[in-house]
Amino acid sequence: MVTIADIAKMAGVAKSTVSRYLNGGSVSEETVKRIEKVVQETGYSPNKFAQSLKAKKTNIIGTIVPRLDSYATSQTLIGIDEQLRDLEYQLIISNTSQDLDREIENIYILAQQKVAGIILLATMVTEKHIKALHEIKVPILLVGQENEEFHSLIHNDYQAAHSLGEYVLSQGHTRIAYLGVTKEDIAVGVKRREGFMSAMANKVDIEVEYFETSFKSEDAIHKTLEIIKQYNPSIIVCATDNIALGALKAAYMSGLQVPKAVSITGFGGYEVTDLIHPSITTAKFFYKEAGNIAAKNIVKLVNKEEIDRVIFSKYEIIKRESVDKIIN
Amino acid sequence: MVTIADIAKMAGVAKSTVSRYLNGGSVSEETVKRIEKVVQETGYSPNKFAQSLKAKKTNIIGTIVPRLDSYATSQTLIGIDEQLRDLEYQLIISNTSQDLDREIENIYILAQQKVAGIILLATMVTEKHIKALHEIKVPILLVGQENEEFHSLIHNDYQAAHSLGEYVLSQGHTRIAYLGVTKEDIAVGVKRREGFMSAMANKVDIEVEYFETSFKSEDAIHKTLEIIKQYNPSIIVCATDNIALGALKAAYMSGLQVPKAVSITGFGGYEVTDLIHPSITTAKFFYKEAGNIAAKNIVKLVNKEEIDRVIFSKYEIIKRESVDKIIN
DNA sequence: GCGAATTGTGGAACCGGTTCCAAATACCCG
DNA sequence: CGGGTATTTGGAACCGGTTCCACAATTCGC
Repeated sequence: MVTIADIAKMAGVAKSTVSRYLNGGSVSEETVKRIEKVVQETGYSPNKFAQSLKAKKTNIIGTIVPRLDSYATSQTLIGIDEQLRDLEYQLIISNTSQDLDREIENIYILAQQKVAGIILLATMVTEKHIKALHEIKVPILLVGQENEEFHSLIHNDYQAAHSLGEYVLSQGHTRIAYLGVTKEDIAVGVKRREGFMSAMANKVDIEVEYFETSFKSEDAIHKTLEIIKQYNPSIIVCATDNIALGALKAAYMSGLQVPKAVSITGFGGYEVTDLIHPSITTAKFFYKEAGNIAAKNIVKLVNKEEIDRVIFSKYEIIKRESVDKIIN
Repeated sequence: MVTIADIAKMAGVAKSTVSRYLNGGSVSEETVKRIEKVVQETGYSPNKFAQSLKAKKTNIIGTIVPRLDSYATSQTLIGIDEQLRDLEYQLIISNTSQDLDREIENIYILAQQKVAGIILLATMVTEKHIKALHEIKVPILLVGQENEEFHSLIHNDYQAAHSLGEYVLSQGHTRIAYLGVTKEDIAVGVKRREGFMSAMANKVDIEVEYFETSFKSEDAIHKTLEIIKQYNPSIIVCATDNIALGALKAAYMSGLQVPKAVSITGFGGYEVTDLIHPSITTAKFFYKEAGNIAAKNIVKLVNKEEIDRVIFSKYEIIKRESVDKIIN
């Protein structure tokens, strides 16, 4: 491996001069030429470790994700990756397999690796998180969950769910099942539910029942089978597209046509919701764009620029085949 | 930040002694205790850059992926990640967005970062790849594609497709459309097709027609609409599950019931194929397990252990609702 | 009880960069 | 042409570890 000392010797100058050449200090034209030539010939590139050792930081952004096999995650990562590349930062991805302890652990590991900043695709922000994030003194951006002590980029779950609720009402549904998830997940479990319910408030002759399942479509299938049997709603509003997929399956298993016998909506805008039959009406989030924004913002934070504490990403209600209009 | 020199001073010993304590050299019991205490109190952890600078290598494995938003990729990554964690290696993921030049670029970048080894989820192995992979002198494991000059882990596309072909025949289909992809992708475009065709060889009264589309379900929809109109097969065998999803959609759009009017098969074993109705018959690959094996093997290569040049991962034909049995 | 082997320890050099400082050279203007 | 300012350059120190070597202290065998 060729080092800066080799280059210096070959160009007949001192290490410091080569370093200055590389980092834009004052070097005479003639010297520039000599060094340039040697660098070209040897294909020299500086040792990252030596640089980081001295600089005590890197141009790496760490992103912690709860899982890799989710549409939301991969789209967001793609967005982050794209943008960081443009900004000449490197991305490293750290997967926690939905293990909260590992999330904390990874925060420390990334800090130890002296990443310039951390993007946390959060599912929950616990006391431990707050403690860890404060301790490490690395710029942080939360994505998907809000916390007053940190900067965050959140999908506008409340508003989106509210809009979806209005749409559901506009289609004449009056017997509604809302299939949500644990309130431990603030964004998905709480905000979406509250937003949806807020659209239901003060409406007469509307009946809404709340049910709960996990994020797994398997569980959603079972729960939906129960719901259909016990409650028999005209529409099942699901807190995620994956749950909607499970609900759809359960409807078929119960011999119910969608949307004729029962309507279904999702949340997220996963690609597959448009690819299946019937295609699913959903509140689409622009994850990739959100990733772009997240990347831009973490870099701003790294550079100590000011940004808003909370930024909302966009959403759109996509109306498809899975919701029927009910004429009374 | 506390350094090894601080620890040494606080414990009243030399840096070298602390280093020996950390890396298992000979240190007296009493000294161990003193250093241990100080390390505990300060929460000291060695600077990775300084270590890597000296060692000229890291315990990082780089994985280059063509895209993040694919079931195969994310499952494989999960498997790699899991296993590397156990082996105490760090994973860094590098996304190329299906850009071959960026793949080459990333090979060099990873090498420059002195990763211990590289796992390449390959779609194509060009001359440039071979050149780059040779130049960098870092252990390499190809996943998904085979090349005689490097170690590889491949999904047994040929065998799996052959088995799927036999199954299709066993169900009595005689007018078959095979919907594949470009032969530039050796594994998916060539091996699957050849394997499937090998099962068709020398069979009488069997008609197989080859069609080609891209990896996008959008394109698969259009192509399938044409196929149905022009060729009217009893079964459409798709080279990936995503294509099968598109074909399914096209069948609905054409007013054909699946599997009554036309059967469909996929390839890959994506989770969603089981979640929709009708569920799709497919050749399932065990991507996560493959990831596990890939991780184990790259670490073996890093440690200069011998491994087979080619390793096959497992597959299974999963029979579901999308294929009808034809009684003649 | 003495020399040899063993164990423990500190000092210095090194990994490959960056940066500070002082010296050398070039440039400018009256 | 001389004095002062700018520009260019080399040398040395430093970032935070690891490792080699020499020396001191302890243990061992006979």
